[in-house]
Amino acid sequence: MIAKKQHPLVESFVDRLEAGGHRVTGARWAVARAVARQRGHFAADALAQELPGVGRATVFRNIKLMVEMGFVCRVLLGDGRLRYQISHRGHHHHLICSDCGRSEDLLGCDLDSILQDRAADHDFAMEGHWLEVYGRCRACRPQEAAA
Amino acid sequence: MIAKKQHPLVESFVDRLEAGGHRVTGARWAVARAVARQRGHFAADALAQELPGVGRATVFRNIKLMVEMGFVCRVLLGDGRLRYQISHRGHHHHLICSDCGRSEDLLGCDLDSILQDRAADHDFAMEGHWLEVYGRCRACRPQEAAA
DNA sequence: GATACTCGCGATACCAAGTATCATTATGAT
DNA sequence: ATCATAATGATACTTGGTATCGCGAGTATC
Repeated sequence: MIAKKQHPLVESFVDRLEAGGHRVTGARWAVARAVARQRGHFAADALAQELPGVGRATVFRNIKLMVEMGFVCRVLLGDGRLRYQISHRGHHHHLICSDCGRSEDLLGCDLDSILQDRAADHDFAMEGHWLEVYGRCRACRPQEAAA
Repeated sequence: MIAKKQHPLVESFVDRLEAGGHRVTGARWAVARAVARQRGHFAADALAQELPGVGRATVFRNIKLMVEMGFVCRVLLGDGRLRYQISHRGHHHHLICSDCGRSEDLLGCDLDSILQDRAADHDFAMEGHWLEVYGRCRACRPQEAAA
């Protein structure tokens, strides 16, 4: 155990590790703390570079673990690249600015029943969906001409 | 020009090439015909392997061209892999069976206004969205117990 | 049909993101 | 303190795609 008060994300991750019978290692503290430091989305490789003391493979392994545990989610950028991002638990989507790349969570998805019906029309039993919304945030928009 | 009657996809692609001042080359015929042969989604590399006479880079270049022209679209599989697929023109989504991987087009997207509103709540001007729906097709579903 | 201009091709090398392998080490249970 | 083994780090590999560049094939012009 490390002394100082940690970011809540780090603490919950460690709790989940202990609860799940995973070992709490130095590398895991380091990765969790690095993830907690991120603002917005980040690439796994970039995170690895922030952690010269931790092997690249280990960074990838632990990000994957955090994705599986729901602490981190994947974000699909407009150009098709995949990034990671601290996740609100539960189902949600992202609003991604196509200019500055900033991404915001879109909580409370109400598409499920709509899509369920559409899927049923095709004789599919819907199990889930993935949605990313692209747009331009206030800061990246030329001041719209008011009336 | 090649003699035989071609698949409509191939013909429209060639038309668009000519219209856009692109050259109509042997490699482009080959790629277009190979794409037209595909059922469901396919990987660019797999297509390249079907075309030993055509360079890998050329296959990728021409798939990209067909994506830009709207003849082919990208499909995001449940596990995060990207595939290509013959596209219905215009905005649409996919219904992907998480069991057999089969994908069907979901035409007529009516989410735009909903999402536009949700984005506006976050002070974003929505420009587009990407949606994939995952489920289980009739064939991959254990016969549901009728009442 | 011959000429020339240049786009597109193929080979190759490269890149980015992620996974497999495996000997070594540190963790947590006893 | 000991021990079994999960996790690590180094490295090689894989997958999917892009950049480079000399060469050859398309197309327009004569």
